[in-house]
Amino acid sequence: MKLGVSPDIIPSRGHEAKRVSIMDAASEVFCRESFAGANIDMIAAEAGVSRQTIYNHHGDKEKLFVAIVRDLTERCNAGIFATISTFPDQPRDLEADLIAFAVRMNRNCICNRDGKFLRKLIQTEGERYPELFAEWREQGPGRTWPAIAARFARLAHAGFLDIDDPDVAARQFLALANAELQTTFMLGGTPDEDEVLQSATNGVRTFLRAFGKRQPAANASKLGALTNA
Amino acid sequence: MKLGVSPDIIPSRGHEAKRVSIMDAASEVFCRESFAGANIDMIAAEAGVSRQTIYNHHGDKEKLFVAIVRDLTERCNAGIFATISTFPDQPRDLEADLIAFAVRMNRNCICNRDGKFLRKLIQTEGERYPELFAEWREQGPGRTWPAIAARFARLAHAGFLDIDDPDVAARQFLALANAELQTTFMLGGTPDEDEVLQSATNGVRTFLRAFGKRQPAANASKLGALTNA
DNA sequence: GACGAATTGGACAAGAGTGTCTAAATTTGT
DNA sequence: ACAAATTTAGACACTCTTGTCCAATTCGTC
Repeated sequence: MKLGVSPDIIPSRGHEAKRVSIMDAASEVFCRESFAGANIDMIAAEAGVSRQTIYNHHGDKEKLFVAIVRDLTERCNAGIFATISTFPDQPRDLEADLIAFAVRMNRNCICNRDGKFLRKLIQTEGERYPELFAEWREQGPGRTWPAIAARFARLAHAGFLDIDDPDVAARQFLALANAELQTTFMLGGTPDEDEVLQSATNGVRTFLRAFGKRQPAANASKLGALTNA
Repeated sequence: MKLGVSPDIIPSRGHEAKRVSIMDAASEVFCRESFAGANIDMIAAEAGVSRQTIYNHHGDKEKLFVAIVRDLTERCNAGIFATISTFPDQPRDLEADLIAFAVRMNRNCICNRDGKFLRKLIQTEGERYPELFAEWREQGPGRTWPAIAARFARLAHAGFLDIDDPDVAARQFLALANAELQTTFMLGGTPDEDEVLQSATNGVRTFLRAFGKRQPAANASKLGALTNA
């Protein structure tokens, strides 16, 4: 029933506008209230849309929920890969560059709206939709962690780091960068820019104490420590 | 109206048995279904108790929920402090001792029933009960983290570690020990013994690469590490 | 075994939420 | 400006849940 030409992705401006408006409101409400606690009227009100329109678009509450998780997973993944592409492959100042990278990761992927919502939904409803969240696990950590590990492997190969297992190092890098934000995340809060920077700074410093090459040029004194396994 | 003597803590065996049975079932159901998704009949059935009994004991759903969070917080805290008291103040083999400590922490406080439930409830309902979970934050991380930090400070002072900020080190220690368990935790799963050991081992190794004293000359006597402060 | 307290099951009212249906109003493309 | 598609508000049936009430039963203790 399409009229031939371009209106294939965007059937109608208003229609699509409602769709995103519904998705936005629904993520918000599902996150705040949990699946069981959310109700359609709330979502409709928050989206500025009638209840019936939601049913027209998405069929029922559960389908809406699934659509939202898929959408969030996709968008978060895109953000993470975009951020990974800014990984400092040729660092000028390794510490500063890694801190900046960790901050970007946090700000753009973990603390932003999508990241916060997706995390909350996974934590809250993960057990109820095993296959849906298994999908997230494969698409999310299953693809992003190896990508980060590959960057660290390259950095190590180029002589900037001393890493045995890049996969372990990648996970630990992320864990360290977020070490100080755990409690805030637990309670669903959003750390401010300073906290993110602080945590990233402390995390990267520790990471480099563990995996950094001892200063190569100037003082060769500590190099001996590397030899004993 | 008490009958004088001992029956002050335990009014009646059956009564108290029902009480814990209700608490157990309710934690289970609240965690699995979230506050809004849980219903009293479910809890009653799982506790092997009539619905009315639950109302007799706890008044209403919300009071029951609050009682459970308080109970879990208390029990988890007790477990954490008990575990902290096993911190290796005089380590024989620093790496092995810290790994064992990290494993104990995980097994007894984070992966066990109470830890898992409390974490889930905080994540799921934290935003809805700000004052209740603020209380948790003070009683939990607010007291346990400094306690762990103090132990690390002592270890550093005794010459086993090279630590600038014990608070940061303590948080990073925990973050590293759990680095590989994050995804499992997110989805509400319980990592098995091997995964816990693996994560703790990798985490502690990295921790020691960052904060351990560089091996003194001969590795025959590690006691030598005590002298260089 | 007897007494009082606690528990039980079932009925009940009140309220809230889902999903459907309708006719009227609005928006969209042409 | 017209015709088709979409949206809207409201009513509706249905189900589920909470919290109360009560009479009958069971339990714990003496």
